[in-house]
Parts: sequence; structure tokens; C-alpha cells
Amino acid sequence: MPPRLPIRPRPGARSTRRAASVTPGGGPAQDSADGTAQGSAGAPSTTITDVAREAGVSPATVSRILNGRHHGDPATRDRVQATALALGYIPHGGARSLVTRRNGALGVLLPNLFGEFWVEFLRGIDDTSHEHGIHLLATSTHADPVQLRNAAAAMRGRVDGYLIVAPGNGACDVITDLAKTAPVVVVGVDARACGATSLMIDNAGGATAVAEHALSLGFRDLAMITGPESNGDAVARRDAFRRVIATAGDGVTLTEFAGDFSQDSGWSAAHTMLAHPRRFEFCFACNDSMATGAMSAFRDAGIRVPESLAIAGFDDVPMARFLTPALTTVHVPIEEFGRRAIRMLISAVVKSAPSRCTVELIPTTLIARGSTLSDVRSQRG
Amino acid sequence: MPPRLPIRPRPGARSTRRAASVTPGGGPAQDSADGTAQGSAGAPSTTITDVAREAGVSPATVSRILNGRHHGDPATRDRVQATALALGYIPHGGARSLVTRRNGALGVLLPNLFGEFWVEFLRGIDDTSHEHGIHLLATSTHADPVQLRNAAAAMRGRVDGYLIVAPGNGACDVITDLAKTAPVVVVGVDARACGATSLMIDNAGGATAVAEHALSLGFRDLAMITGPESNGDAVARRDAFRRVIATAGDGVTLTEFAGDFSQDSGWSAAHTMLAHPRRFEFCFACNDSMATGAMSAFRDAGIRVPESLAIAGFDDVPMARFLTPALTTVHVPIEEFGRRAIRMLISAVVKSAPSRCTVELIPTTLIARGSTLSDVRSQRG
DNA sequence: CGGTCCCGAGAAAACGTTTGCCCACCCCCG
DNA sequence: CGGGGGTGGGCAAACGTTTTCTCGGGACCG
Repeated sequence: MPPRLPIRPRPGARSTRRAASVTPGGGPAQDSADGTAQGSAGAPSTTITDVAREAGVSPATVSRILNGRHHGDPATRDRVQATALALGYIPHGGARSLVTRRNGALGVLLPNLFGEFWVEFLRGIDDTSHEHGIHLLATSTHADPVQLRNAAAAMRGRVDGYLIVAPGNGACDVITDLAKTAPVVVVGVDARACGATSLMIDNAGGATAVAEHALSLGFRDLAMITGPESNGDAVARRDAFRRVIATAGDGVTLTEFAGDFSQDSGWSAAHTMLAHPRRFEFCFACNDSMATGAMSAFRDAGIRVPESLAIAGFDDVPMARFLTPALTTVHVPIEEFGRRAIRMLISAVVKSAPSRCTVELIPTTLIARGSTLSDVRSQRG
Repeated sequence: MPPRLPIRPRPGARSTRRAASVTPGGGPAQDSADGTAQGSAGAPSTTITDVAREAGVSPATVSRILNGRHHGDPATRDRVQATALALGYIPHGGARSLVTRRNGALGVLLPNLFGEFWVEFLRGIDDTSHEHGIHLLATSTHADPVQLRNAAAAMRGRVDGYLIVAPGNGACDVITDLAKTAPVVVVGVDARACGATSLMIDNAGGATAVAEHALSLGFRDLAMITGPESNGDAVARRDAFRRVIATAGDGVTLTEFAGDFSQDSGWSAAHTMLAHPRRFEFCFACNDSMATGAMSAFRDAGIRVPESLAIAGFDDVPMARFLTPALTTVHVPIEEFGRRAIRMLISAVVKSAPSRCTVELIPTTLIARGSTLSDVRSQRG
């Protein structure tokens, strides 16, 4: 067995491919006529070797210096840094991750995104990851376990951890499998049993506050527009609201109408509600989108809010303050929610030992506005 | 010089690193006590070599079969595919991109994201890229050219192309540089001069329609809440509106109030407007967020919409229909906008020759609703 | 003045994949 | 039965980076 042959500077290996794509046309490479021919795929980027050659050192030294692991001559350091800057050198992420086994990126798996809530959330995670110099590989997975698995699989070898947002029912197996390969933070569901750290909104606290608010205002006939059954937040809000009302004593009723967190569903639920024989005094929509839709329907039907029917939402999206009347709702620090989720994931990724799976809670506060308080309510002409 | 030593199966190369991070504590590697010790960084993923060994073929064959470039024995093909499936093999993206010079990912550079518009847009680009099996590496860059450059640089070697959304003024240099290394699609600004394909909303058409709508309703004293100066859409809308009004003849006035596309700025502008001596009949807000904020302020001040003051927005975000009265606005097919942008980028990436930089226009249509039409307007109690 | 130690830096292996080149085998035809 | 053509598939180079090991030189101490 002969020793390995020295690697020749690839006489025609890769370059023949480009040539081949031109010659079939027959003409003598007419597309190379315009100046910016290299525009498309092959970025002629400068490599670490280029920098090394230019600076008169070895690639190893360049790598060490640029990564701050260099303890050597300051003069060399300065020279290499200057050269790297001059050549506009940026390390190739793929090559680096190949040897480092770190990708510097996190996978974000979102449910169907609708409404202001997710923009706020995305801003939080984007800002925070940006601060840490970490990339975000995001996709929206439609909350279906199979698609969730596919999306996560497609990210393999590209991300160091996963942020799974509001997975639907039946996603536990997927999460469990995923958690065996990389750190996972789950948002909106307690997934400790699946081996994932979890971050949740204090839905029970918020919904309880809404219920107590309604009762303290003397309302007896209550309605609730629930969210999707597959959404943990929706279920938690519904259950907590039910619980408080159930202990409120006789004379207090609660009727539920199904929604799916969308504005349209809030609008439809409101219409169903109007057709109901009971005359409701207070309506709790499990998120602000549905509250918006419902309020629109009520007012179109000539119902005065809050005099004839008070309404409250959940989330406190920016829009809530700008409705007329302003929407009473449960404030969720959405951006902070995102920040904290990504921070948990980052800290799980950097520490080598898999930490015990914990669950954290985002606190919520009731914000009473004009949609339940007629005296606070802004008058109109 | 001896021939290269055969590569031994790295006796302690990478593993010593982990050990080193433990031993400083002094204790005898207590973290290896728990079973799931490999949870964090080092995903013990199966490589192509594993599949090859298991299937009794060479890595080359596995690669060819899994990429569909195999013309050989069907039996071999089936066996390899089965093995790959059984082992849960997924190719390492970094390694692949190293040799292929393709990343299967696109970089998305967004401005500050606020409001419903961007969720819709993101859904469009996410869906479409998902369909094509392409990943999205997204970041929000705050519209500052320097940060834009940094964000783009950080994506180098990870993406095959860039989607730059609504870059601010002064971003042309960055785009020009970027376009030399990879295909770039710019959204919201005509960046053909920078070597980028562009996709724009028909702002002029929409704003013109709004102006004509206002004039046809007989309004004479018009107000406009403008968007940020750095936003191309905002400027185009403002200019088109101005242009129509300027040719409307005597007696028609236009007063402008500065906004920044946020709800708050619309609210503030409305208050400034109310303090103005002139009594306006019609207000054009350059996007729906500002229209929402303004409408809220007007109604708080006891102004009847549309009887005392009509108002129109731009974008037709989902919320617009649910305001009371429903908002007259210019419909932009936002999701389709995103889809088309990403499709343009994908087609630019797949074709090897750099195509001529074109600009495409997303059509807009005026949707007249209750905020300008009192007869259409939904009555309330 | 000689030996030892330390420190700066280079050589090269390794990460996991794709792909050009070439070999060997089998089948078919003369 | 022999030669040629076609084809399935293996070898190994190459992508760009990190990191270990090693070597050489200079300084300091004995």
C-alpha cells in the first residue's frame, strides 16, 4: 500500500461541472459575457487558508487567534486580525460545525402563527438569540406531531437545541425522542415528563383573576369563548375559569362557546351567543383575538359594551389598548416570555451536563379597562 | 519524512475535552453517573459510514442512492434505503454544504417586526420554503445598514441566498456587496441598481385609489399620517397620495402628520390633528396600525367615525375588518406577497446563471368599509 | 557555558459528505 | 470460446475548519 498521494490542486474536478452546464447550449459560453458571472451559487469566499497565506502564518494560528485561544506574540495577533479584516474573512459555519459539533443555531418550531401574539414572541427570541450571537432556524409546523417530527428531523445537524412552542396533543413522543439528541425547551406545555425543560404562562392565575373580577363586579350570567382543545394554554385558562365560577355559589352560571383563538372564531362564537336564550352579562374570551372578534360582533348587533355586556380577553396584545372601548385583559409579558424561553434553551445548550428538567412560570396580571368598567370607559360622540 | 500515519480511531482527542471540563472540580466525573449523559452537545448521530458498513456497501454508494443519483442494482438500492431508515440516518447538513456549496437554507433579514403584517408575511415565506424543503434562517436587523451587514455576514456559509425586507436608506452598499456573493431578493425597495431582484407593493396604485375614493366622496380637507421616512413603502404611499391631491384643484387641502407605522404613533398623530385649527374630513393613515391608533384616539375624543371624520388605512391586516367601524383600507395580499418573494429567491438560487435583475409588483385593491362609508357602516346601539 | 524549561507556531489528522475516475465483472455477440 | 462493451460500485480527493501533537528556538538557571 503506497502512502497517500499528495493532493493536487484539483485539475478539473469541480470546474468541469460549470463548464458542462454551459456547453450543451452549443454557443461558446455566452453567459460568461456579463461581468458578474459568479453571482449565483459558488461564492468565491476567502478561506482561512487565504488569510494564513496572506499573513504569513499557518491556518492553525489564524484559527486560534480569531477564536481568542491564542497566547502568542501580540504582533502576530494584530497582523492576522488586520489581514482577516482586510480580506473580509468570515469562517464557514458548516465546516466549523463539522469539527466543533456546535452549530451556533437553535431550531424554533412554531405552531400556526396568527395574530400579534407571535410577532411579539418572535421579537423576544430573536433579540435575545441575536445578543448571544446565535442563529434561529425557524419553521411553523402546524401543531401536527408528524409534521413536528419531520421539521425537527430536517433541522438535525444544523441546530444545537430546539424550542418547541405550544405543541399539540400527542407530541410527547416526538419531544421525548428529540430530547435524547439535544436540549429541548417546550413552551406552553409542561413537558418535563418528556425530558424537556418547560416554560409556561400562568394561565390559571390570569383566568382566576378574570373570574374574580367578573364576580366582584356583580355579574351572574357569564359566558366563555374557549380556545382550541389542543392548546395547553387554552385548556388551562378554561379550567381555571370554570373552577372559580363553580365555587361562586348559586345564581352564577357559566356557558361555554367553542373558539379556536382566531378573530373569526370569536366573531362566530359571539353570534352563537347572541342566539342563546340566556342574556349574558359578561364574556371571557380565552385570548385577545377572539375578544376582538366577539366585540366587533356585539357592537355590530347593537350591544353596548360594557353596559349591556362586559368582555375580557387574555394576552394583552398591543392592539387591546386601541380597541373601543379598550379591552380588559390579562397582561402577559410576551416579549419577555420569548426572551426567557430562548435564554433557558441557551443555558441548557452551553452546559454540558443535562440539567434536571424544570418548569418555569411567566406571571400574569389583570388589566381592567373600559370593556368591563363603564366608568373608566372612554365616552364617545 | 515518513508517510502519513494511519488515522487511529482518536483515542482521546475529543473526549479529553469533556473530561477536562469536569476534572477541575476535583470530583471523579460525577456527571457520568446519570444514564442520559450524552444529552447535551454531542449528538451520537449515525453517519453515512455507519449506513454503508451496515448495508455492506461503500459510503459513495449510500450517498448516490440517497440522493437519487444511483443507476445501479435495485436490490442494493432497497437494502441501503432500508438500512438508512432503520438507523435513522439523516445527513449532516454542514458536511454536505461544505462539498456541495449548497446549504438548503435562505437567510431572511427583517426590519423591526411589529404588528400583524409581519406574521402574515412570515407565514407566507415559511409555508413556501417549507414546501421546497428549504430552511429559513431569520433575523430582525433593525433596519440599520451596519447591523444589516453584520447579520448578513453572520449568515455566510449557511445560506444560499438572502431575502432582505424593507431595508432602510443607505443599505444599497450592503446589498450590492451581498449580491456579489449570492442571489438577493429585496422586498419593499427597488434595488435593481444594487444587483438585486426586487418585489414591491403597488403603493402608488393603492394610495391613488384612496385619494380618489376620498375625493369622490366629496371630502375637501384631508389629512395624512405618514410612515417612517426610511421606509420605501411609506414614502411611496405618501408621494402618490400627495400627487393626486395636488391635481385635485382648488379648495382641496392636504395636511401631513408624522407617524412611524406604529399604533402609538397613529394615536399621537391623531391628537396632534385634533389640536390643529383645521377641521379635517378625511384622514389617510399610511398603514393599518396607525389607522387603528388614530381611530381609537378620535373616538376617545368623541369624534364620530365616519360622520365627522372618515379614515382609511393601508395593508388590510386581518384586524381591519374587526374594528368598529370596519376600516376602509387598501388590500395587500400579504401572505401571497411573502410566497412570491421567497419563490423569486428560490428560482434565483437554483438557476446557475445570474438572471437579469427584475422588479415585480404586488397589486393592491381598495376595500371600502364603514370607516369611510356611513351607509355601509354597521349601526350600533 | 551548558542544560532545561517554556512558549510560540506549524504540520496534519479529523469531522461527514459528494463525486470524478476507474476497475472489475458480467453479458452478449461474433 | 474469446473479446468487447456496458454498468454497478469502490477508492480517495476535496470542501474549510479546529485541535492535538510536536518541534524549534530563546531565556533562564545552575
